[in-house]
Amino acid sequence: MAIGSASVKDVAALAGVSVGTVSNVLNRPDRVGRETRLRVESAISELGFVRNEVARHLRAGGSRLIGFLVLDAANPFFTDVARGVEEAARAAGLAVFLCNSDNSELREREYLDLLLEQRVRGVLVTPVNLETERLAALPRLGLPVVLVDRIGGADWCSVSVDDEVGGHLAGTHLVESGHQRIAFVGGPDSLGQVRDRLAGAQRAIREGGLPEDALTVIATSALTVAEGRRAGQRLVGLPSAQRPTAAFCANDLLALGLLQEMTRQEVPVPEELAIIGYDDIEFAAAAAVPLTSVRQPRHLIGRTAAELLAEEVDAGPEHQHRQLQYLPELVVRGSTRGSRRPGSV
Amino acid sequence: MAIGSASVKDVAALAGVSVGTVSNVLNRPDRVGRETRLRVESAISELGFVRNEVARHLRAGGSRLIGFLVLDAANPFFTDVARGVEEAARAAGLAVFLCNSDNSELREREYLDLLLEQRVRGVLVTPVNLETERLAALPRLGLPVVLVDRIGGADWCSVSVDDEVGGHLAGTHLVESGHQRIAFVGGPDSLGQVRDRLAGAQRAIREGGLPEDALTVIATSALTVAEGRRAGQRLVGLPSAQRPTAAFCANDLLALGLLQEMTRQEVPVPEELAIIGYDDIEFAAAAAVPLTSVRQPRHLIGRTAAELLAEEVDAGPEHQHRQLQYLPELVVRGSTRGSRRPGSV
DNA sequence: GCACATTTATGAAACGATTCACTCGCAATC
DNA sequence: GATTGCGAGTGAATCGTTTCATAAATGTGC
Repeated sequence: MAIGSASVKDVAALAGVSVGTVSNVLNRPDRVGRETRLRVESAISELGFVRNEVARHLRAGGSRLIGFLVLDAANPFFTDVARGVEEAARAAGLAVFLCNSDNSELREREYLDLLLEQRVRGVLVTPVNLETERLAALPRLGLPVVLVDRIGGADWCSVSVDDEVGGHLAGTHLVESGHQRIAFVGGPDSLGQVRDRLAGAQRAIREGGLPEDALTVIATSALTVAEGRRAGQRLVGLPSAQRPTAAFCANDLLALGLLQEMTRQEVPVPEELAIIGYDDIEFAAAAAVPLTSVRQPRHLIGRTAAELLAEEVDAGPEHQHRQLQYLPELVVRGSTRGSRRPGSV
Repeated sequence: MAIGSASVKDVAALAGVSVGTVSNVLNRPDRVGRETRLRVESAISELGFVRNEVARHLRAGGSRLIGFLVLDAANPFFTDVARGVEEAARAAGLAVFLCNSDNSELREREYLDLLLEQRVRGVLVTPVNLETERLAALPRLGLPVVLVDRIGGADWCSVSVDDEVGGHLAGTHLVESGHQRIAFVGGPDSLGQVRDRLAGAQRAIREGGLPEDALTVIATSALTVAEGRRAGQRLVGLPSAQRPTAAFCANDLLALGLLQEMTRQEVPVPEELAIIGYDDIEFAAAAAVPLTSVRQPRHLIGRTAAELLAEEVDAGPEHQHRQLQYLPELVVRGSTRGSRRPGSV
């Protein structure tokens, strides 16, 4: 039996009523006589009728579906954001489909096209690249969009965390702990987050009176555990006079990979290398050496983003775009504690 | 400008052709004259026309969309499975929407309804409960379904890993390491996996000649890090004469939570408590004490499941249901090494 | 110059639902 | 008894697209 083998027409025939009446039973049961309604309802269950939402929304206009396109569904940061999104979306009567661009511009484009063609009601997106034509097209086509963990300017709703401040927190912490040679591990720098976190760290270095070249950038091709391990190998390969005594990683996955590699190479953390991550994912606290990290209000980011989208969906054209920004927070743990100045926080 | 403000009709009008021709340009460009095609194409881009897939599939029948309904999108096990799913689905020309039931039967039902109403082409699902009416309805309505990480009998396609064998591997490892009091941490036992892993461990205990009550079950309400911490508190609360010397956790999240709590309470692992997890997620190896775990071929599970679904989608009614099962593998690390019999593997 | 095939374009029907202007009884009102 | 009002149900139009039978224009071979 094929799906949709039963349509309103079949139901109407079996119940001996018109299609209009079946539709009324479905959508305004109060306008139908008790007798008739029961007859229609039993016909529905007898035929296993399932309303075809596709056809319904063709006629009735927009659905209550939104898409959430994330950069990396395997990153606990995004899964926590997604939880917040789901929660707020449900409250607003929206259902969420999660899509994973996996850092690929191609897949991002494909998913955006798909969501557009499916006529979802709105899109939450953490774009790989803010400058793509495809992304810019969405608001022009009238599709509500909220940027998550990104800022796109006054023409976009966005919910983000101030990454420059986060980078500054991390950098200051390391400078104040007495480190003179610091590595920044992160990339690709097409990612705005990576650039901003680096900029914040650089500012901290300047403010701490260290020379610009106190900061070595170790570029990675992605924000993953595997790339973190690779960065670790490069770090260990440096002559020890040049080797940084602390590393600020653009996210916790990198930091965990780096930490793993240090353990493998028997470089003690934090004594020989202090490590600081970003995001404060749940696993950071449980790492071999508990990870110092910059915490972001992940759940809140998701909730707020979904609420903004719901607002935009319901307000229509008179909606005013808003840019919300939260502040990050430093969480100090063993991976930096007492690395240079024993006893300091 | 509302979405879909431009329809084929508008394009046709602007290009001075009929709607049929526009449709031909879209679907069979070779049947259209060069001249006309160019005119239509420029009208399309001028109006920012986006084909309405909803309407298209109403007429043309089935889409190429599938849904993947997971138990817990925040569990790295599932995100790795999802990666495999995506990869194979893409290869088969299918797009995947990820849905998260978050262990809730209610949300599972809502998402299944949603997927059904959206007329997706097939569904991959890790059900909260195999016995629900809603799940049973899907094949009856002709919707291809593949169970992931579950077995549903001969009427279902499924891809799973033998959990009983996995539990047995873990149990045997602990028994052979000389442990006499073992805790099983897991739940709720409505989850088939939890039951099977426990059963495997129990068999290992019997085979090892230990009494049945050598195994204490510490029930949890979910397979999360937080629940693992809670289980740890209960474990520490036991009088030390009764306290197990090893814990087998139904997944790695529980194990990581348990490990965290042991560290906090200063119970040395593995000396006072050996811990073994399940899934071998990426973070297991990076834990404070690297975690012994039962590895499942996560990526392969996802790939195979999507391939089975694609086959079912394309074969139609003459499709034969198949049940595939992989074997798990024990990965021994520090969290159990040398706990009772120093030096043993 | 004729018959015939080929290429190109047309326009109406169909997909499955909703919506809306109507009709049909029937009771209440004056 | 005529009029009004109301609740219940009808059926055609509609959403945006594809498909298909058909028509018109063009090319080919003799």
